Amino acid sequence: MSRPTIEDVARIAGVSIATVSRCLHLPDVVAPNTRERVLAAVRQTGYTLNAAAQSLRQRRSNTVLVVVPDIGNTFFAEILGGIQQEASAAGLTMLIGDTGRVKAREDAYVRYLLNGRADGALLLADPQAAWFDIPNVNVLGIRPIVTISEVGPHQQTIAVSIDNEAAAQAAVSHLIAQGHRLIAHLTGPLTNILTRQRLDGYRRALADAGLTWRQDHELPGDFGVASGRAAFALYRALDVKPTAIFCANDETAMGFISSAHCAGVIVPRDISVVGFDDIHFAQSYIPALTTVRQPRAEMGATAMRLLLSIIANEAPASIRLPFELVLRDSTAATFAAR
Amino acid sequence: MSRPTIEDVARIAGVSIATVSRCLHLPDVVAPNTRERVLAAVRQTGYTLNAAAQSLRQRRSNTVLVVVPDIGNTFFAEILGGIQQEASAAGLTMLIGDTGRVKAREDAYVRYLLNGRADGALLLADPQAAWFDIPNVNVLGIRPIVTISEVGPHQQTIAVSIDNEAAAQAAVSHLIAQGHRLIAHLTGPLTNILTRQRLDGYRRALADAGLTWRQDHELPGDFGVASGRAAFALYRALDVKPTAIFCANDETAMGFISSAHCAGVIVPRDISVVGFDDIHFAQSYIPALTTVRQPRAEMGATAMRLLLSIIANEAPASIRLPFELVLRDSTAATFAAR
DNA sequence: AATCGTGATGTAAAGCTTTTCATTCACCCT
DNA sequence: AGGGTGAATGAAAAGCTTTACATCACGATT
Repeated sequence: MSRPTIEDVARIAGVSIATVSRCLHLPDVVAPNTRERVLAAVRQTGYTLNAAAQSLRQRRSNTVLVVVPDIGNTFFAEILGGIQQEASAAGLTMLIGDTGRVKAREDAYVRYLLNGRADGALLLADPQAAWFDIPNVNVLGIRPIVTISEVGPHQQTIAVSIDNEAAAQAAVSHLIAQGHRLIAHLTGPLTNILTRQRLDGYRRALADAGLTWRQDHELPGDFGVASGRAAFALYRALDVKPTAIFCANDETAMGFISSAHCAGVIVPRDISVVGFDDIHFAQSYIPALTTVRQPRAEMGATAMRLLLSIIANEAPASIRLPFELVLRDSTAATFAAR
Repeated sequence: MSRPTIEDVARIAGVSIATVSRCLHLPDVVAPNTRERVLAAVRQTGYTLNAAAQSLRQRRSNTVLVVVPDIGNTFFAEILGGIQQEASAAGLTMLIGDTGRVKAREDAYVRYLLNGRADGALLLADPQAAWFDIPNVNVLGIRPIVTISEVGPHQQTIAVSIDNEAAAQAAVSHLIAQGHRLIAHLTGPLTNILTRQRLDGYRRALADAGLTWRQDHELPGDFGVASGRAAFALYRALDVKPTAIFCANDETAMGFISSAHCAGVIVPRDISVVGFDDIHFAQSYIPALTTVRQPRAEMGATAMRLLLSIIANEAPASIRLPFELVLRDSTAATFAAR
């Protein structure tokens, strides 16, 4: 016995299917006692809407797809919260797709959108991803897409972001203000646009303060905890030891600190560490992490609003939100500056 | 100008819509040069399948819905990875729904499944959630649902889990083996079935070792970092200080340790701490956390396989997977036992 | 040469809902 | 009493795809 359809309900209630449909969507327009009969029939049969049929007819799905490169990265959680809130308010269901940075999966979600299973997409992924290679995405141009946090070279996409370069510069400038003169940078993966922006900010802060830049003070990382650990080993081997390090994100900062701790190097006594993102654990880490906070919930909410306005056929512009430098216990003034 | 349909493609390629459909799904059955013509027409028009129509016709959506109570909880990430893997292998797209433990959103995802937008659901949520109150979910009984990690009173649901009571018992027994005689327990929210199971394991371990149980050694928590902090304050106020504490999850353990650190109480010198879950950060925390590891990826994969087998009309049974006690630096033997 | 088989393609129905337009009916007003 | 008004409901089309079945052509077999 298969699912009941609207027709089954109509038969039992003794009305036409049009009336059943109206009962469910425009209850006011149907006579009270008819409505009563129909709802009883719905309960009796256990009828539920067939979303495929509805979607086919209405040409929309009332769903928004959020594509995340790695759901395990807690950084995204708060953004999702912001999106969720706005989506619910607009009557949309938020669905998350996790690509794991795997191309095949990215493609799967691209198709999801293209096939009309979602009315729009919010990309937290690398914008260099499959999204813009898909034939006709740009040609068709009809599918609303907003990117968050990573602004790529694809200007045609609406985006929400912070000024990563300025944020990096602010973080490094703070270290300089605390008396540090030898400041290293633990980068993210260099293919990533964010990484390059933060790197630029780091270099600019040094240049603005008249400090000499050293190639060997730029330690390679990939945003993972393990690469933070590896970076500490590199740090150990340096001839000229920096007294502070600016990390491209909190996870690598934690990896670095963790290794330092094991080696008896105390943060911030022996070296100051600044992270980036202010992830959930940053404040309960030991020591609590000085870091750059991005207004994540607000970013998500803003992006969702932008998407809605695109769906409504408006033409909004990209938005840049403010960041905040959060001072905690992983940084300290140098002895000279005290 | 609206989206091209299969009919547009057919017209341009000079074939019937049936042939177009076959080109896309059974390429071998159509003559090579016809196929070529059709694919060219597809490229030219930028045609993409209308998922709603397909789904309506095929009576399935090739989508699996995973419902998570809180996407910010890193605990779930690895489970999702396991699910993803099996889902991809089966040609299904995995979509994540985050309820934030909000009833209205839970309902939204229940409807998602009921409306046929997904072929099945994996619940990482509390099984006491809306899922079983929805009229006819059980009556209809046609919608495949598998729960992970939390086995509730609803026996009719297939579930994947570990033996939480035995795991808790193992953790506490380890502390006892290290010489601890006064062991506290930082619980989760008591409404949660997991919490009760772990609590039972704690009590049983004490009882089996002939240790006296103390009401005031059961500290209340709610799985959050903040409650771990609060628990430390309670610990401080205890008349009889425990030398070890078993926490219902890693987050509360970290909150506890973090507060301890601030107060100058050193872990594990002054108190041993055991967590539960082995979340991502557990190993890079300072000190690295002794904890109970759940085989999360395996749990996800297993659940997905169960779901597939239910969809295939088989009748699999619930599965219980093994856990593992991971010894790290947050626990130490007592002086007496050394 | 007639028949059969086979491979390629077309026809048409089914899947379920929303929505426009038409119809019916009751009631009111003049 | 007749016409008009408005509310309530019904009939039917449209939305797009998959698929069972029919058709057709052509080569092979006997």
